Amino acid sequence: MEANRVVNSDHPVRRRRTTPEQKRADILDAAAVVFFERGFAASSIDMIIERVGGSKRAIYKEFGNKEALFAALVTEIADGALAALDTPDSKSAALDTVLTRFARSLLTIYTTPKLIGLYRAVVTEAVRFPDLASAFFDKGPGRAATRLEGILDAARARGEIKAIDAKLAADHFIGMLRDNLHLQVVLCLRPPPDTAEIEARAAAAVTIFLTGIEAPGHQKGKRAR
Amino acid sequence: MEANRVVNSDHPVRRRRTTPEQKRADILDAAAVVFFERGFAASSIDMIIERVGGSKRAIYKEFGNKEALFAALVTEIADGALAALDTPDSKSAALDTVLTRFARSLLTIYTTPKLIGLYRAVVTEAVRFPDLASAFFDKGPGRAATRLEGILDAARARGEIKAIDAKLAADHFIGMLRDNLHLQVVLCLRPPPDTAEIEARAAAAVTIFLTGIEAPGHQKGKRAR
DNA sequence: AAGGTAAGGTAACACACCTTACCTTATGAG
DNA sequence: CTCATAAGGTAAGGTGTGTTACCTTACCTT
Repeated sequence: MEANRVVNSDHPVRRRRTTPEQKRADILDAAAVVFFERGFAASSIDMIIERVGGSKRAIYKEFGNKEALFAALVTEIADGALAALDTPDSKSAALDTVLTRFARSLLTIYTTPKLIGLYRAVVTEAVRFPDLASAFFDKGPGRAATRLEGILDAARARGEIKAIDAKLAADHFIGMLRDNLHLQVVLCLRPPPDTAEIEARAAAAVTIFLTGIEAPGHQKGKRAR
Repeated sequence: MEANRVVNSDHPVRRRRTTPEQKRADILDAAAVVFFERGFAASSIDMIIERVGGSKRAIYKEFGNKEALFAALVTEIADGALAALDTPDSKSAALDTVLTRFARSLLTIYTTPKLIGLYRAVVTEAVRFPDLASAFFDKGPGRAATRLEGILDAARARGEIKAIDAKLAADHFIGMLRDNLHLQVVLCLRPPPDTAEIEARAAAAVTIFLTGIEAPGHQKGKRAR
């Protein structure tokens, strides 16, 4: 489809004043604003066109219909933003260092306005777009959980932590990071956290995760405070 | 408004074959199914009427318009379902017992189909209905956090746990309970957990919260595994 | 430079939907 | 039994929206 634009030449195609790629990106940007603020059903193609300029014809030429535009948007944002989760974290470092780094980046990504919007949109349309919901989870929280699980397994093998259900523990740790703060941002009840707050929450989560809140008499011999 | 139906008599009003209260409840039940599955914007009054029977006139007589119906639904469900969080938990019991009980009831409530639907709907319409989002948070996660904060403060005062930021810790604990499991249910990727799974996850969360995953060399003297 | 091709814009179609005016019917009072 | 009253149903108004047919315009090829 894209290739058909190149009729019979090796030259890169440069039609009109903006390239098709740029136009597509512009449309997606506008669609992000509209869809993520109002939801899929309450958004109209006209609203998006009003932002990006041009005519509806451009959208239907590029994406086909409203649902496909939404799907493309979700996929694009999910791929782009969540790719940052794939940093090849050095598993060799001490567990608390790795966890803190992991927590910091997860918190930062999750509270990005675009990701908040994506979260809202995917949650809303989980019934209508089950594939998108599945893809979103696998690329985001699912992948994060899997990676964390690997980190924990490695740490357990090294004897850094006791034997645990790594999958469950990973879920819990990620849950701590996506806690009431995240929910409040999603509900528009407070702004995203700044760097300092992210740092503080990441550190607190790591501490609780690794050492708990140190209940002296709980399940083991008492120890000094 | 309701009282006006009693014209000038002490007799209980019994007009038509169903009472207005019953009719109202029926409408709300049908509205819950439609709104929670499709979202506010994608739901139509006709779909609700199709389920509950009668005509649209009944809805407009009782609720005024679509938004008010949605608002009434959210408020009703939130009040009803989240009221269970207000059990007068005995703070005198040991912390792990209280926490486990707390975790179990929160997990049970949060994964109820109605609450999942409510969560989806509120998240979606947070921009359009900021008051509903605020009320939902205050009655649900907000209240839970506040109560847990009180429990932790009391435990700290008794010396059961070390000094911590109780508010932050409460958020983290609640986050652990509303983790990837909750998200997967919200995204229709898996069914709600049964009692056994709830029990297991509650116990795991409490253990991590109170004692961490016991990293021997973390921030304190090593101890035997 | 001319022409063919494809992108871009206009406008209309068809439909779904919220809302309400108007009519019908059931109900309790006298 | 009759009537006033209010609830219930019908259907239409008016608007917004996804989608597409048709025309215009810009660009690349030759």
